[in-house]
Amino acid sequence: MSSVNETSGTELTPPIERIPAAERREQILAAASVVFGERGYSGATTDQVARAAGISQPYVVRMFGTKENLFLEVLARALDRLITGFRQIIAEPRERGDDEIELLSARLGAAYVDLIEDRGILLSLMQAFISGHNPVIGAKARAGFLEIYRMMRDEAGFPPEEIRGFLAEGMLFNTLLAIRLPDVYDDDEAAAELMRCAFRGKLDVVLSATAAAPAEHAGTQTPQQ
Amino acid sequence: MSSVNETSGTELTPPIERIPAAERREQILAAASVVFGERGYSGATTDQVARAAGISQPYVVRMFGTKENLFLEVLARALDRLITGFRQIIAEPRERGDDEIELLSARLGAAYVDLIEDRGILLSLMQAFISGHNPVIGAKARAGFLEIYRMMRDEAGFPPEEIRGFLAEGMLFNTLLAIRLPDVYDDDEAAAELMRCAFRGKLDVVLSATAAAPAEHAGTQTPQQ
DNA sequence: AATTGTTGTAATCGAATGATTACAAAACTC
DNA sequence: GAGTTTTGTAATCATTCGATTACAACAATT
Repeated sequence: MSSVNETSGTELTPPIERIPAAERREQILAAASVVFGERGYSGATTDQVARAAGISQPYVVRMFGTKENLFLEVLARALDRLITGFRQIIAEPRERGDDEIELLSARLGAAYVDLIEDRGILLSLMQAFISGHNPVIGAKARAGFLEIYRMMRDEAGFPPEEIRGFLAEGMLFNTLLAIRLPDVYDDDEAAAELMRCAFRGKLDVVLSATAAAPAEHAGTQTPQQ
Repeated sequence: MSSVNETSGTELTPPIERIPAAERREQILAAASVVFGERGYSGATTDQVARAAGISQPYVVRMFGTKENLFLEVLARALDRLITGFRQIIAEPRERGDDEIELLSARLGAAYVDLIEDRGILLSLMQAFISGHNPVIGAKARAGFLEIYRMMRDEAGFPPEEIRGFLAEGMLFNTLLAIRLPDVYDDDEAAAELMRCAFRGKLDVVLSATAAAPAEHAGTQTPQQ
């Protein structure tokens, strides 16, 4: 009657590694970020996430309850990371000076490189942002984007008011472009370089225009101060 | 015997209107554009498209073969409409003059209003652009976006070269924002007005910067010509 | 070494969905 | 008005997928 599972010597089925739940949770979230980003919320399956995380599908469902809940956690983390990253850059102390543009450009570019390093985060965010059918997911994604947009627009404290929205748009759109225009942004390194240039270019333009036309509708005014 | 379907006087089941296949095809494509845009490719069902078009699900499948094929037709039409619209605006003859900025801004803004009138087109396009899993759909969407981007960047013939990419990005990103940021772009009319202002603002910046810094890295140079 | 909790899977269920088949009815042709 | 084409649906099939259940193996506690 003794069950014959004492294959002590040879291990036929490689014993899967048991790791703490908290650690496994991180693996699942990381895998889900990639899978959701690539296939979209509806296109992704819990089994794909599970395989990407190296475990079985029922575990994923039991750990997060539902697929929607899993996605909401991925989304919350993506937003948190994006917002925190941008806020840090903005909050960094700056001195006004000649190399001001160069320094800020470099920092913004570096932030982008970090964020785009795992595209799954941005892709998941974009998916949630665009998708209109699930009210909970859509509302959270749009609220998060709005926060980033307003933060860049209102709190950057760098370019003049009329042009902050302009810069904020540029940052977000660069993100989108960098995700899926391999012909424009060749590889990751090229994308990083291009983004640094893009920011420097934007800031150049913004500051030049400011110097040329201080506050009102820019006509053919003489440069002032 | 004689089949009893001669309910000549009263019509219990309202006789569904039979219309030519070509016309029905247009209805289905219009409905599919909305449904795909709202739910994404994977999230949309052929039955939802059928109901939105006022017919039964098997008809949709039989007319387009597969769901993927239906989406590809929606995508092709969206790209065609976008590219055609932008190309027309760019190709329109312009005179250089004082109100040059005002005129081009108005035209770009009007084009946006037209395109955003049915958001389904843009949403479907964005879904396809972002989604990475289906190679055929993704490749077509990205190729189309790239064509628009390059057209705006290379053929606009209006702003100086260094800044055309800047303007092209702005156009595309404004599209994205207008789709799903109701707190920023309140209603459709407000969105239209905001977009006109955005373009005017962008062109103001671009042209001012050009006047201030003709070709090289914008330093503190004196305006020339 | 029992007990108990943690970490994991196999099996399977029910609903959703793309696709197919078979059929019906209107409209057109001769 | 019989035959043919066009326009449409009801019924249903096979697959997929999220979720559930039941169970196994390992680890910690006592």
